[in-house]
Amino acid sequence: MARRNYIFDTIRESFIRFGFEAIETPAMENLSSLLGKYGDEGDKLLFKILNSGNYLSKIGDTELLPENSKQLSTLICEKGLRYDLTVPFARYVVQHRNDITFPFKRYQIQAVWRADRPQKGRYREFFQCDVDVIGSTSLLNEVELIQIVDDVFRKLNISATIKINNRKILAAIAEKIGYPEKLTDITVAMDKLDKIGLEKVHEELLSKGISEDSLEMLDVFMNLQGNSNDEKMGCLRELIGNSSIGSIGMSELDKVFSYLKDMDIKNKVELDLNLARGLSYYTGAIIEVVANDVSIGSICGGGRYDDLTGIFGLKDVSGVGVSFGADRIYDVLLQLDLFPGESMVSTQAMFVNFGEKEEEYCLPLLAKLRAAGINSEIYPENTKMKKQMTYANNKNIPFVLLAGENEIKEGKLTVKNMKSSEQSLINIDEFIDLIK
RNA sequence: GUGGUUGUAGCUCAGUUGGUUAGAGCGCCGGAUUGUGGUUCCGGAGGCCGUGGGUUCGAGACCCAUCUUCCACCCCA
Repeated sequence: MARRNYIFDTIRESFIRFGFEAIETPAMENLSSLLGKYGDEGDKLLFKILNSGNYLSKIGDTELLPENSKQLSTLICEKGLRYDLTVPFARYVVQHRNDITFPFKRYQIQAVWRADRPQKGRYREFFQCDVDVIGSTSLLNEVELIQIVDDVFRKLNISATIKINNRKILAAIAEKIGYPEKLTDITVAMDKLDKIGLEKVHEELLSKGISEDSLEMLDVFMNLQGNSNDEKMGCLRELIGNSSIGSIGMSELDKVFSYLKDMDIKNKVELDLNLARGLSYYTGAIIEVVANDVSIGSICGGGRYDDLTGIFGLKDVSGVGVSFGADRIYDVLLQLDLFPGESMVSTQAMFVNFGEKEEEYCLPLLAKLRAAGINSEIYPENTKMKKQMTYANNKNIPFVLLAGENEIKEGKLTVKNMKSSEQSLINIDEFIDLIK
């Protein structure tokens, strides 16, 4: 828990530093709010919650047939567990539209659930840490999000690559090769290039009905991998510069890159034309972050969605955001042994309990320590010292304070440094000075 | 959703072709040390062998079901 909090605290600190405020939403949403937002596969991965009461009272025999199971689930389940934080956020924004001043900058750190088979880096329940700006089309927001990503991973000591791309450019590419309506198939296949190789990507696209000639054109884009961002942009200008949607996408990217040039970004920012991301609601920038030293998929991802709130009845509100996968970040930190030792230390000093008289002497001193901002405690039972010392040792408490008959007589304390085993007789103020 | 895998003490794991009372290391508790932990020595507790059924004279081992763990695919981020 201390380690999880280390991640949450680090991320939260950055969010707040950039002017975002916290919200939370309920774990469950109306299923109708969730369904259809994540594609067919996404719908399958939604946890559904059985209605209360006699949920079968209005169900007829035909609905109960095995082949009708899909429709049945929507009849007997009205609610589901949230699949991500973005869609509930969109619902929240629409619902509170009159109380929110736009642009609205919010962050949200909560669990999400997916009815997937768990495996490495994939969990049924995991925490996402979302930051979004909604109600602003400015590319300044994209730039800020990249700064936040850089800030977080810098603080966590994770070396990361921030991949960015733009849906508009992908759309222009699909248009250029003659299949604008197959944008999703094309991008999903391109996204697998690193994993399955060029040939398999070709196979997949051929099976989706893309012609050989078009594949050749697509190869030109896929082969840009490995070039610098400037080189990629140059090629894009030549290849899709005359496409209207393409040129918009390129000017967006240009602007983001030019802002970033003057920022002190430590992690590598790379234009990755093969980056697609599955969620269908993205319309502009897309961002994904991978850890350079651990292969566990993306540890952070996001993008711009021009009309997410539209489905909830609020048109023309653009948003952009990213989501940090706390559990995957946990895995990365664990694997690279990057959790700082201090994140495990909570209590700084412990009073040994010698009995009632001594308790009375210690309690005011303990209060004084706490008032001075020192995390401290007294062992609650008057048991053997060995047990109390073992407790302090296992809890990694750096200082143990002993106040028995002799110390009380002198108004002092014996302070034991658990690391060095050194002891000294001092008063409480001296101890406060020592520890600060 | 498809294919595979795992489950034995608090933890990590042994456990022979099916054969008496299921083991080890670590941890825990107690003692050596009555006001001194982390090292050492001695002793001790702790098990529905995931669950339910079956085969067998006999099951931790075999079979079926179910749950669980982990892995790959699909997919997702």
